[in-house]
Formats: sequence, structure tokens, C-alpha cells
Amino acid sequence: MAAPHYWLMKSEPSEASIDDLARAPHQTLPWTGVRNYQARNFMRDEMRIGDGVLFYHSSCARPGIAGLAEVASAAYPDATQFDPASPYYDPKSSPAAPRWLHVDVKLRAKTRLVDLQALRAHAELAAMRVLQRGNRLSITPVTAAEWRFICERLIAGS
DNA sequence: GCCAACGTTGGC
DNA sequence: GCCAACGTTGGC
Repeated sequence: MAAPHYWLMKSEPSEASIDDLARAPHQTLPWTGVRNYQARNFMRDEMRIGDGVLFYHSSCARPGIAGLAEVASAAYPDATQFDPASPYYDPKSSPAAPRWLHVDVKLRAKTRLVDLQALRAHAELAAMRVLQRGNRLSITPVTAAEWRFICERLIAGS
């Protein structure tokens, strides 16, 4: 069996916050709306059920990691791409040849908010994609060492 | 609201 | 296939 993978997934809390995830049925939400090929390919090709997810709040007053989650499904077609009323509608896609996919994400735990300043304070995390200048990718891989550091030192520790 | 960075589009 | 223009992201 392959080693587990870890991911950081951004969500605007006005769209889907960690509290929304906690209130969802089975504490699980479909990660709809990804319209970037690199992010789609991560979900389609590399994610496995059970992979760890850092749930990140972006475009808000205090951006940062708000909780832990896990990948809860394989990738499947994103229904919003076929809906003309959806802001995520893609006229170039069709049910016969869906362009956009997503996985489901299930809550493990809401945590205290580890904000950008806290993440940037540690050399161990300096290579994280989310901390790089100009980073816009909404799904990025996280190394096992980064995952462990964040869980043990920034979430559990004090 | 600003603006840097980046992905996508489309004319050629 | 190049590349300028454009749109979007996202921290500040």
C-alpha cells in the first residue's frame, strides 16, 4: 500500500467554512468548483480515500488552517459544471465528456486557527506552497514532515 | 481597493 | 506555437 498523502485545500469561508463542514450531513462536503487543471489532476490522479487534508480558509480576515479533514471519495464529475445557473458553469463541458471533477472531504476535527503568521514563523514549513509568493493553487501537496509538524507543534502543542 | 502573480484565451 | 491581453486569486 502506498504511503498516505497529505494536502492543503483552500476554501473561502463565505463559501464553505470549517463550520459548514461540521454541520454537513456525515460532516462531508463535495469539493465542487475547482476550475484549475493542476488542482483537478491532484484530485483525479493522486488523492486516495483517507488522505489527510489541511482545511485552509482563504480570502478572509484571518487566512489560515482551520481544521483537519480527509479525502472521503474518489474523484467524480462536478455537477455544477453542467448547470447554467451555477457560477461554476462551464459551457465547454458536457456530461459525456466532463471536464471538472472533485472529491468529497470529511471533517476530522475543527482546530484552533493556525494563521499565516504562525505558519511563516517556522523554518520547517518554509517550503510550503501556500506560503510562496504569488501562490494561487487551491490544492497543494503537503509533505509528511510538514503535516506532522503542523499537527504536533501548531495544533496540538502550545 | 490595490496590486503582484499566474493561468487561460485567442489572434496571428 | 507564440505571446499579449485579460481575468482571477488572495494577501495586505
